Amino acid sequence: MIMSKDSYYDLVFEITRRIPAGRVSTYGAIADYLSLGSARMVGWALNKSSAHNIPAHRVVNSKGELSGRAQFAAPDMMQNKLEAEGVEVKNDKVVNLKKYFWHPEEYDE
DNA sequence: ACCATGACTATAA
DNA sequence: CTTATAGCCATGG
Repeated sequence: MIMSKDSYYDLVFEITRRIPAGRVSTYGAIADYLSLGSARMVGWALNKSSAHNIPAHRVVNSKGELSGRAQFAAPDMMQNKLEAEGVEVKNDKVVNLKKYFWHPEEYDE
């Protein structure tokens, strides 16, 4: 059976793909933008993103903490990728989140 | 339908 | 810092 009705998974993946390297967004911002009603949905969707090609490491929680780091292949992969893109991470959280924060409305390409 | 769980958020103590 | 409470809601047993 094919239930290919637009699932929110695809929407979350789509938005996450738009986050520019060197920038980060939050579960709450994405959930709000997509009117998902709950940031948990974003986290749940990203959890299933491993099979896709999604820069899920650019999504952090409202405090800038790397709450999803444990779900990657390596516990330090999330931080490594962010730092490689120029995002300063300290003690499992983004330093100066406001500076790197990206909102879906900023989509510009 | 009920219950537990979770890459969430906010507030309070 | 930690716990607790409350709201949130898809998913799986």
